[in-house]
Formats: sequence, structure tokens, C-alpha cells
Amino acid sequence: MREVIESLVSEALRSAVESGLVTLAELPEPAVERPRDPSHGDWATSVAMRTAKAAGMNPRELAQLLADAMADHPDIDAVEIAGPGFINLRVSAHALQRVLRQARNETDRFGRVDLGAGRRVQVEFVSANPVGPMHVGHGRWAALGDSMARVLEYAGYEVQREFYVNDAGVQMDTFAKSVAARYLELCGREVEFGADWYRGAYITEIAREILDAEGEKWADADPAARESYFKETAYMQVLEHLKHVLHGMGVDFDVWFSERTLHAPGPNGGLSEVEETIESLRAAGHIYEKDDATWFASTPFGDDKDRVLKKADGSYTYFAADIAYHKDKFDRGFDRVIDIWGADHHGYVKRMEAAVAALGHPGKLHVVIGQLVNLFRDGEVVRMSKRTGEMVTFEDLLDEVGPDAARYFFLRRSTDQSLDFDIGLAKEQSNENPVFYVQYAHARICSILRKAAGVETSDESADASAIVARLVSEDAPLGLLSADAELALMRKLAEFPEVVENAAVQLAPYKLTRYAEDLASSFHQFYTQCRVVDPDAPDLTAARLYAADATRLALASVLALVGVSAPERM
RNA sequence: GCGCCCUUAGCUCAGUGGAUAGAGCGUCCGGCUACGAACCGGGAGGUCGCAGGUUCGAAUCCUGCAGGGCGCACCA
Repeated sequence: MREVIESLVSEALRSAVESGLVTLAELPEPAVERPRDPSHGDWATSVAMRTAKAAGMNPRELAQLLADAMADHPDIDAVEIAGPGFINLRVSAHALQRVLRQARNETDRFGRVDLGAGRRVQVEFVSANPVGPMHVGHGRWAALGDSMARVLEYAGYEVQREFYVNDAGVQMDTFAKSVAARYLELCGREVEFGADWYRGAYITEIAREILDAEGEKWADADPAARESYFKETAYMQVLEHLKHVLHGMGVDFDVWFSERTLHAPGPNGGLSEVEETIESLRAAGHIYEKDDATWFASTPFGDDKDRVLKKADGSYTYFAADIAYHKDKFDRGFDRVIDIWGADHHGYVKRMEAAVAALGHPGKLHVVIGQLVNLFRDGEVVRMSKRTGEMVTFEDLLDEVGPDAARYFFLRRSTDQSLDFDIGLAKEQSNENPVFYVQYAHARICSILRKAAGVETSDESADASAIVARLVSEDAPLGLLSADAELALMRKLAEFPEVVENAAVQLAPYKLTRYAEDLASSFHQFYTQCRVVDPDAPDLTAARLYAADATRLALASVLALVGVSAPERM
């Protein structure tokens, strides 16, 4: 619809200039917007005010000239000049009926836009260290990344979801030592704990599982062999656990990328990817040696200071591996790479962008910073402490509130806003809970359809699509839909493609939950004001069933983008 | 000290340089003998943190200040 309005305004400007009524050196942007106040119509343009000075006219005079040129379009019902020179446009019922038909005919493709044109984009998210359970922040980033991927797919991109596994480095050694120590304890041995070792209860659980499976045979084994075995075994257990928990919320990754592969020697004992990456940066003149270390000159790309890649002791920094990882991503042919990081990593953004630019892909990396989650229970802050092990994990939360509520709540706020998550509210099946509000609208529509078809709600064999196939007719007289609530519902449905586009462009899935609530609200109002099934008015019933079904499909689509189920009964 | 994010109704938050700044919750008042009341309608509630600037026009852009969060490693 936006395109229609924009071309309408541009056309009016062009013809005004061509006919000599207005003198302008160049045609301005149409400056089309959605008025905040519905009484100002469906669309408005401020182009007359922006252009008045250049045209040497007063804004209202110019506006009137343009308005006259737009009034005859079949999608436009009314054109008004308002305030200092706004041109307000009201969309015709004819155009709104076309939207209803689109929603019905395009079903689960309604609202798709082609921003991506098949370009390949990778979304990397969660990437929790494989040494312990995920916290609720990881849950938020999981919901965020997956929904972003869904909406990008809907917007015409080819999307890959990836999880970067930090399975190299000292934390893995610490992890192995910690598990081994608990194992020895379980075998009744005296052990001494390092100050920085992991002490969570899950460490003991992993140790116990190894004990149960293998007995005490590792107690007297060579310490190095024991640690190495425990590292791999515990790592695999944690990795499977991560996959399991994420899958429980409907998040499945295409690729689990191991950091170790970046350090492994290349074919025939050649350079590792990390080494290769440094050499290619060196060839491009971005590397120098100082104080026995190898440095990346990141400041020319906007970083605060240069960064060490290879330390004086010969080992590589995490950053070096991360550059190699991003080189690997671009070598795999992605046109665009999106990383979702926790707020505690935001200081890292500049250097990573610098590295990507130095690799020859400036501007192709987009880092989204996800703010943290504060847990509440019925209004009280849930205090958590890693030290005491007093902690609500992502898995705990998912078990308690379920995947629909978890995903929905995680996506209700903009990314750069920290999130207050109230466990009590998420579980509540009441009008205070927005998940239920939206799902209820969907279930209610399905109920109406069952009613109209004479199907009992208890009859589980009849699903909505089957009922609709024989109940809702393409010939429905949509011209009968003229009540305020009916038109408002149609207008809200017409917004869906714009919402998808905004959510995709701005990488902002929270726009979807907002829209879902708006659409549900428009439907509930329609339901209250307009009786759908009325045996005395078969034509009106047919038209309203058509509108209800279009809404059902749009609600299902937006919930699918959020990753939340659309139940037919609740 | 430096950098990034945040500050909008009692609470939680929307708001693309546009018109009288919105929503949900809470609060007060109403609506089921018709399709699901897990719903709907109405009222009260604001110094958009503060101060300058930019312009036809600023919650939005720029500068400074205050408050809050998070970072500033040859850690990962």
C-alpha cells in the first residue's frame, strides 16, 4: 500500500511541474507517513511543507494543487488539506477489500516482502560457552535470533542459523579439571579445588553420570589422560544439553561451528585458519610486530587501539580466532552477517567491525546487542548468585512457563532495552497475559468458524482449514463490510506487510508482538460490535466470515514469525 | 578517566524530524437471556531527565550536564 501512495504523490508532483503550475529544480521525496491520529486518515504527506519554500508558494496552496491531482485514484476515498499543509489521504473500501482477498488467497505468504531478493544472510546467536547451563539472557537471545531469522526469511532472504561453540581455550581446561575433581570426590578421594574452578551443582551431576557409566576406573588413571577424557565427555554432554534446551523452545541451528577447527592445522599440515587469516591481513598491510607479539592495526578502521592477535608466549588471542571465524563466514559466501551478542560484549563491537573491514567486507557485519533479562516472580526480583549456585537457568524458566510464553515475553521489548520478565505473569492464564490475549483471538475465530459450520468445539476432528474450505466463499459480498470496526480491522490487516518490512529492516522482532496485540485487539472489537453468524443475514454473514478468516490467517502468520503456537482451542 | 546503551503516565514500555505524545497493567465507572467475558466501552493520570542549539516544525538530530546499566586485557 505504501508504494501505491508514494507513487501517487510523486505522480501528482511530476504532473504539477510538467504542467508549469509549480517550478522546482528537482522532484522531492514523496514523504509519505502514517499519521498517528486515525482521524487524519490512513496516510499523509508533508511534502507540501517541505517543498513550499523551494517552489516559492505557501504550503497550503501547494498542498491544494497536489490534492486535486490525487483525488480521482480508485484506492483513495478522500483527500484533505489539514494544519500547516499536510495532505491527508483516506484509503477506499475498495482497496481494503483487496487486502482481505490477499490475506485469504496468500494464506501463509500474506505479508511477505522481497527485501532480500534471495541474498544469503547468516544469523549467529546464543553461542553460549559449552561449559555449563544457559542463563535466561541466552534464552532471550535465542528467541531474538530465531525470530529474526524467521522474519528475514519472510522478507526474502536465505537465512542460516549458526551457533559458535567456544570449545578451545583455558575455560575448557578449567571445566575438565572441575568435573574430574568432583568425580574424584565421588570416589572418596581428597581433592583440592582451584580458586577459579566451576562449582555449580551441574558439574557434580556430570561427574556422577560419568561415574555411573564407567565406574571408578578413572580414579587411578593418569591425570592427563583423565582430564582429556573428561573434557571431551563432559563437553559432549553439555553440547547435547544445549541443543535439547534450545529445541524445547523451537530453536534449531543449521550449523554448530567449533572454534577448535579454526586452530587445527590445514590440509597436509598447512596453516590453520587462524594463521592463514593473520597472513592474509599481513599481506594487506594491517599487521605489525611489537614487544614479541603480533598486532592488528585496527585503529585505522575506527577502533580505540590496536589489538594483539598472537601473544608473546606464542598462543593466539580469542580475538584472533574470532577474526578467523568471521573470515570463514564470509568465505562461505554470505552477503550479510548478523551477530547477536550480550550487552556485556558491546565493547568488542568496534574491533570486530574493524577486522571485518580489513578483511575486505566493510559494512557487511551487523552486531545486535541484546540487553539483559531481570527475572521477577510476582513483582519481586529473583536474586541470583553464581557463587552460591542460586540461579534460575534458561531451562528452569522454560520448564516453568512453557515455550510460548517464554518466547513471547522475550520478544516483547526492543533489543536495546533490558527486559523485566515476570514468571508469575507469564504463567498466568488471564487478561493480563498478552500471549493469551493474542492466542485467544485466534481460538475465538476458530470457534466462530466451527459455530458457523455447525461443528461442536469438542469435535477434535474438524480443524479450521477444513471448515473454511467448505464454509468461506470467494464470492462473499465484501462491500457489505462498512461498520467502523470492520473497516478498522481491514486497515489493521493492511499494515501487516509494512510491519514485516520494518521488523526485517530494523532487525526488530518486537514489532511483531506489538502488531499481534494490535491485530488481536482490532478483532476483539469487531467481534464485540459485529455479530458474525446471523441466520437472518446470510450475505453479511458470508462477508464477516471472510474477514474473520483473513484475520485468522494473519494472526497465525505473525505468531509463526514470533515462534508461538496459534491454538484453535484453549 | 574513556566508550556504548538507557532515562516518556503510578508500573512496564511504544513512538519513521511532523498535527492535541500513545498502549498494556494498575486505579475509578460501566457492559454477558445471541457466535468463547481469557472479551469490550468510558474516566482520571505527562515539565518526554535538565539546559542550550539546528529549522517552517524536536520526545526524535547536535552540544553540554545529571542519573542508571555495561564495558574498557598479550582473559575467554
